[in-house]
Amino acid sequence: MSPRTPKASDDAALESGRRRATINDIARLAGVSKKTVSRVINRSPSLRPETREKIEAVIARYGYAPDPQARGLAFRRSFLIGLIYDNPNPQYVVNMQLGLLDGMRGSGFELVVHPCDRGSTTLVPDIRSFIERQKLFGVVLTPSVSEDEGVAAMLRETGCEFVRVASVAVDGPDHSIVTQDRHGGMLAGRHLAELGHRRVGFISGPLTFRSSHERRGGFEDGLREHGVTLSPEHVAEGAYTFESGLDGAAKLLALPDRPTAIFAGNDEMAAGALHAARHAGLSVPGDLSVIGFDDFQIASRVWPPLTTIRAPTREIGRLASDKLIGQAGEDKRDPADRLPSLVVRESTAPPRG
Amino acid sequence: MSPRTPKASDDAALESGRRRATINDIARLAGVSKKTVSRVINRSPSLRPETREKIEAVIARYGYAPDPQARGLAFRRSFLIGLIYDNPNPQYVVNMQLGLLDGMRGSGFELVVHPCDRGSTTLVPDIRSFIERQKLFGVVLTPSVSEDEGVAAMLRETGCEFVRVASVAVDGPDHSIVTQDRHGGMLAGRHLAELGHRRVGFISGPLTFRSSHERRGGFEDGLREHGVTLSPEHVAEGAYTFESGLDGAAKLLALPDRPTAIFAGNDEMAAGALHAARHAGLSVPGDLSVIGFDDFQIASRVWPPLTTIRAPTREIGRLASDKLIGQAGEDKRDPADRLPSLVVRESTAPPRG
DNA sequence: CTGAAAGCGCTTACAG
DNA sequence: CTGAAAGCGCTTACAG
Repeated sequence: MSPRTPKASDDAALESGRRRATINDIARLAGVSKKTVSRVINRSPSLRPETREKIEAVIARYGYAPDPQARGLAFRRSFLIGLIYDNPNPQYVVNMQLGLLDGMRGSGFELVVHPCDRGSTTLVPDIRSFIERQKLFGVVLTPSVSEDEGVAAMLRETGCEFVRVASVAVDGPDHSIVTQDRHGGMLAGRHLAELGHRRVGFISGPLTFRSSHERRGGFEDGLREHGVTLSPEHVAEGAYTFESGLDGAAKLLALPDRPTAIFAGNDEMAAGALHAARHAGLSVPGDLSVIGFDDFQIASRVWPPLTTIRAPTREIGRLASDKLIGQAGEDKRDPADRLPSLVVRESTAPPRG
Repeated sequence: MSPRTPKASDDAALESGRRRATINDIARLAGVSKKTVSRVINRSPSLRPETREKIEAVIARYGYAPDPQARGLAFRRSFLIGLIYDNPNPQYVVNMQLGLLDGMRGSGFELVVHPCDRGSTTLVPDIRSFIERQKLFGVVLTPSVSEDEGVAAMLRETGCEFVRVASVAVDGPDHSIVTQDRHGGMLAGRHLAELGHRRVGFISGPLTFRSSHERRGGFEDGLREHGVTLSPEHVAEGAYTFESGLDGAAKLLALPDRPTAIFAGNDEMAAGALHAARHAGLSVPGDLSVIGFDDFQIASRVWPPLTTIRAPTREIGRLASDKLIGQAGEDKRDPADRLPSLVVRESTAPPRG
């Protein structure tokens, strides 16, 4: 049971870095029990300052880092955070990953990615087995799988920490991060109304996504500030895809009283709307203004560069991991960083005449 | 040392799924030692068929899955695969992740993402500590960090498995996956030459990326087939970014003998070239043909939709994880799937007149 | 404030 | 072909 007696060669291997130090090495070298070393690793308050300092010196000297696997086995919980997503947009996924990683840096946690298909009949058991097998410390869910109540119910059972990112509060404050899409929609409505547009169109995301409703609701709020209303005939249902944006815009542009401006629920659909305008022989922004949502790379690559609403996905990701592993510290960031904001480029202008 | 004696309540918890089975449960329930259960987990050949079947039945009945953390601790190696990348393009990263995950499905391995900065002075020690702390089973490196010989040397020291994805063989066959960018470049050159272009331009990626040279080399090969040569004045050095594509194309288009077609080293730069053409008052493909490389989403979103070379990144990712964890099986996929291919859209046409 | 014992769930020698 | 012992590197009770 007791670790084998250290040989002189062991210490040489340690010194040279050929062997990584373990808790037993540190305990022996510091002249304490491993339990005491464990106490400094876990920041136990009950420790004499001198004892702590002595041990910390040895730890620093040998560059000791506790083995997450061994710790996890004893804790019955790993130091892994899972990102569970079904959003197919690569830029969203990468921004979210970067934000999560920002918040995890230096924490000893690692990020494990897990795409899923919300339409799968085995969605809940698949996610459950991922969590239980890896004994995940916590998971972050993004739309739309974050809106799934079946998944949420299972999460509560497992005891795994979780944060659901969504456009509205889908859970209590400990378990949800709200992206305030409604605010973004409002900015879009206000922008178009301020330019003087009175007849505006909207291309929504899928109605099964909360964000579709939030963005539309906010849009109508922004228009209403200026006495403009969104007519139901000027609303097309899209699917957050390029093709659905193209089709939706084509439909709206074929109307006798076609809109002079279109708010597309995301940049992909706005890019589709640009193509539809071209097919209809309309110039943007001369004949038609187009505004998107996300401010992904595509927004500045299309022609004309898109006016859009910037969604601070990376900041949201950072917030999510802060909430999960709680190394937020005193939060010195500007709360405005977490709000969508308007980015004006060249696809919007006052209506002709 | 011996596990505590099982109580009746334990088995009830097991049956109901409230408690996960361990190797001790399976051993007890199957009437064998845990070592024998371990043998079936690890597919040891020396086992009586009846013994194996009996144990497999118990495993199936209780849905037993070995704890990767405990296995990892005993093996001194985790079941995690790291993706180490510095490519800033989100679509590349996500496609690579999806491909790696394709190859890992059902293997029990998980994917841990690790973006890095090749310019950092602590690049090598950072990656080393990531690998050693997590005792990674293996890592996949993508360009350009995959081309770093300092990182590669460190990898050899650690004993961690690794695969370097690059446009040329940067390592032995066990450690490298070649993306054949030269072939893709050739397809671009051949396509433009076949359309009848004789005066063509090239915007390269950064000269520190191997792919920049491969794509150019292949391009010249493809042109040469048809007796066309690439004049050095018609080459601009870019950086794989939109802005560098815009600048590079603007420079080429300002030439007295401006090219009638431009091959941009990737889609981002090709999108920039499209903007440059617009600024110069040239229509695409009427006055100028443009061809890109990658076939990311952006290629079909810009106007006109880009003719480009499709890089099979997801397939390459799958190949990489197959190589790493070797569950390739007999490889029934078409080898052509791993080769770049030409995707003709609307940005290329014969030169005017 | 500190430690000796037992245990987390597996595998590696070593036997037989 | 199968198993009892020791160990991987940590933590959780429980003492004192």
